Amino acid sequence: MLFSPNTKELAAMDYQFKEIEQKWQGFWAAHQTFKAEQDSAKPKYYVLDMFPYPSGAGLHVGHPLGYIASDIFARYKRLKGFNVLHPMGYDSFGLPAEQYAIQTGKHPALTTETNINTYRRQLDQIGFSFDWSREVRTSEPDYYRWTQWIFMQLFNSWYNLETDKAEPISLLIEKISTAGSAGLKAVADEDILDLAPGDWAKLSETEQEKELLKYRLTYLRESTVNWCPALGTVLANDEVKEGFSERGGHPVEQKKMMQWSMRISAYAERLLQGLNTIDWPEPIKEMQRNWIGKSVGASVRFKIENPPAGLPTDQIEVFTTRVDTIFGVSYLVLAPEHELVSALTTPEQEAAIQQYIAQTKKKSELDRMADTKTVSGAFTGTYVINPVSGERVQLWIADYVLAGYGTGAVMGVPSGDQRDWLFARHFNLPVIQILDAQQDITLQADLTKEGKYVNSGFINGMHYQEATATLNEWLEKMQVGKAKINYRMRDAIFGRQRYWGEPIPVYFKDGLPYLIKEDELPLLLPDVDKYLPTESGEPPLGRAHEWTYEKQYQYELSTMPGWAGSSWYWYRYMDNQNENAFASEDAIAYWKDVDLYIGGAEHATGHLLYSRFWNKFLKDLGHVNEEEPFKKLINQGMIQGRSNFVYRVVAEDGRGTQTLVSHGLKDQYKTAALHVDVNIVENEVLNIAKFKEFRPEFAEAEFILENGKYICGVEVEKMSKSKFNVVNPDVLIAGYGADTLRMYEMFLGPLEQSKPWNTNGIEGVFKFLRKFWRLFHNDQWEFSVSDAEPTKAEWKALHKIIKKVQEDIERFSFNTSVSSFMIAVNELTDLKCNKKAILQELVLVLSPYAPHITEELWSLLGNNESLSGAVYPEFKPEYLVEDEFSYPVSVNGKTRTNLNLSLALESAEIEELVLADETVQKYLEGKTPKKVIIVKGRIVNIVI
RNA sequence: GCUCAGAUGGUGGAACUGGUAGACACGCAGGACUUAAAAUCCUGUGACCUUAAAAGUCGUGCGGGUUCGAUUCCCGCUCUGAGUACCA
Repeated sequence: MLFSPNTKELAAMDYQFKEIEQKWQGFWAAHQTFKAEQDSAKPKYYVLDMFPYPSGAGLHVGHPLGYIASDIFARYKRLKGFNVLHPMGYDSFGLPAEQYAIQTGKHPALTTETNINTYRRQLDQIGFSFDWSREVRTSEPDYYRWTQWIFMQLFNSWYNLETDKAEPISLLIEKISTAGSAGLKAVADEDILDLAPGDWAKLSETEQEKELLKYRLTYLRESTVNWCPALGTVLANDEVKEGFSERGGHPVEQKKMMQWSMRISAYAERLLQGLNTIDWPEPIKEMQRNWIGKSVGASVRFKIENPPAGLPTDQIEVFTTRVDTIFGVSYLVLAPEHELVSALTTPEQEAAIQQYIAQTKKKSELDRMADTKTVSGAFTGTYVINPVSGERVQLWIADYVLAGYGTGAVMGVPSGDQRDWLFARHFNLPVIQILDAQQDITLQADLTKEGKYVNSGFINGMHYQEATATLNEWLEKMQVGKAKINYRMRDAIFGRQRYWGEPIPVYFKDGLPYLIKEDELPLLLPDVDKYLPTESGEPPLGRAHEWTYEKQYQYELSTMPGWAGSSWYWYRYMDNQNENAFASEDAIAYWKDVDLYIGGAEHATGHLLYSRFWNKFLKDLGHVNEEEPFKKLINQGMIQGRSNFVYRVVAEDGRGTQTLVSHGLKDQYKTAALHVDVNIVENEVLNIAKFKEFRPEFAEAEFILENGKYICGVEVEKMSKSKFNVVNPDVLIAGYGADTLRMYEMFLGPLEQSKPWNTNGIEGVFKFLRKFWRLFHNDQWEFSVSDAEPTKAEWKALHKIIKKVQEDIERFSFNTSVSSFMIAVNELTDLKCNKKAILQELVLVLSPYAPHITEELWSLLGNNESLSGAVYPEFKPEYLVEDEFSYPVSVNGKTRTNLNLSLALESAEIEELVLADETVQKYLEGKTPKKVIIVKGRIVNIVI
């Protein structure tokens, strides 16, 4: 693209965006125009952007989209009299800086600093109204000491189901030591000890610590984790997409490891319920609901027939959402990884089971997902007893049962579940009808809940509701099961075997973790000689020289994951200099929560869930006041890349030639598509001279043109350097200025919609701003406005836009405002309006979108203060009142003519006038209309 | 498979509670200015059919419905994008 409005000529007279933008950016910085102070005289409004990870590539044109929208909103809210908090910072711990450090030996802190400086320069150029005095960086010790502090609070807390909140662990100790563990309602590991009152004191310190870990909200436990060998670290579930790491796309495998976890599952129900109280996009809420995955059902225990001696239990517990189908159970299945599998395998079945397990292990996660059709499994040789019927059924293992969900065991009801049906068919297990309404169960399962139960013992004849309630009651009474709610969401793995993250403020004594003291925070990230694991396979922190607590205890060597620092950062902005707390009580009480949060939908099940979790936890402990951190959330759409291609003619032998053919003619040749830099293509027309510079090997190439032009092909892809489709905001700002870029990004379409970036059309916005500038200037480009009283038409144009922009911003429809500005300026230009009374208000209305040009004009209009302290013009409906309206008159729903009629007319009078109209007469053809519909001020429809 | 979002000119999109579909902008075509080009300004621009002009027909992914009137509401389908995936 050739972004070169002829600046040489403009410099003498026209709208000089470069000078204006530099001037006002300097002014805002020097006067701290956007510094937010706690001020209870005004209502607060907190506008937050998802802070960026400062990558080495800098900003491309897609990144600022959300920032521009939130900035417009923030500036608008200031004009509307709100005390606005609009901060920015950096999520500056992360993998890329560390990967770069591994390659170059350069400390990630240095790389990060450089990258942040680039980001800051780019952000400043766009003219954002951020309060930079509140900047935070998650990798700075004065920030991460509080991330560590929150970790310590989590370690020192447990979840009390009785009060339904987190409480200090000291309260738990008190309860256990006085009342024992019997009546305790706590979220905890499965294997907690049964402690009688008084038992606690008899435990050794080590035993006590071990026991407490089973309750702590952050805990160390051997668990199955997503291990990514290429990255050398474990990953949380939300960081794994389809068996590969989200960052880098490396394969991920399951591995058992001692790991730090966060007991987020304790908050599952509150996280689910809270969704009903917040104004978020429905898809994001839906994704969180699915992630939490609540299912209401029952757990049932099946007795093992002739259990071998030495088992910890003689029962197998299953979870089911259809307890009503329990009389239809014809087998039980365990996950191949289930801990009881080897003990319950009979000698005769040993070989078959071993072989099946081996075969399952070989299948990768991906194979297992892709192949859901093949039925597989193996019989253990053991039988279990159905508690409701006393019938014995076979116990199988199969990989369709997942170890990680529920109890890792399911009951097979072939008539009521298609998967179970396929399994039963394949292995010749019985299919039992349970409802009289079930159809064709010899062909497939029937999931119906309709009808009455048959073959179902004491629930025979009942309907679904009654049967379920009866069974739950019965199971509970017989102590073989109970109604149960299950959540899919697992606890979040919290440790990462990496260098560039927050150190976990923990040391080990006798193999057990202990917190360092609060006043020892921050625990600084130590220097290491290399950013790689040690020879013995420990994380990079294992290389730190003499890094021990009190010179004897080994520190924890893993660091916190990327989401740690971002799970509370919005509170730090409230009071970022505070050395005594993560933010003062005053600041938290004043700013409360985020009123508007704008960011990408890719954080739906990561950041946005973890942040809600930490927020709820901090509230439980009384550190913050709100149950939900982000009242309203908007997802800006992704900006995709738009790649251009040239087509190289390929010779018979497959070798590329020195001939390039235009897109429209390429089908006549055998061609290969080559990416071409989008910056040398304008409206799909290739700039051939620049192309020859860009690809010197084609300097002598022949170009087959159509209509004298070389037309490029187009495809939508990810924006990336390798595809030559990256558009850098710096280039656009140099060519058109930040105000044009801001408005063009908004003009592209609805904020929430994903779309490919296409610079075609930016000229239109630039022309608009020049036209706007011209309203204030005479033919000699001298500033010239008049004090004359505006005409009715001028007032109307102004108040239309006052109303429109107000409505648009409040419903986040920024693209429509830009069009409306164009209409307003076109109208005022036609009216040759240069009245100060009109233009001064128009400046204010436009200022959130184009802050630089409007500050300049505001000051030329004689104002000494920045317009950000001004007040948004008041909309006066009387200026829009019309006394005439041009009624569209349709006959049988088709518009045939327009009639100018007074709005004072009543329906009957309108009807009379309309029917008398010549054109209408023509369509009536002398007939009397069946019906005449008149909507006053809208439309007339005549039905013949 | 399931869940969600979407489909409107050559292009991005507008039409807010059912009321003149295509605002605004890009592109394209023609014209003015210019030695010429760029820039700027003016005019036209959904498709079809005709025309000197007017008029007409069709038209918001496809098929149906409700309504005086549907891009908008309802039912069924197709396609595209996102998320999720043996969740018991």
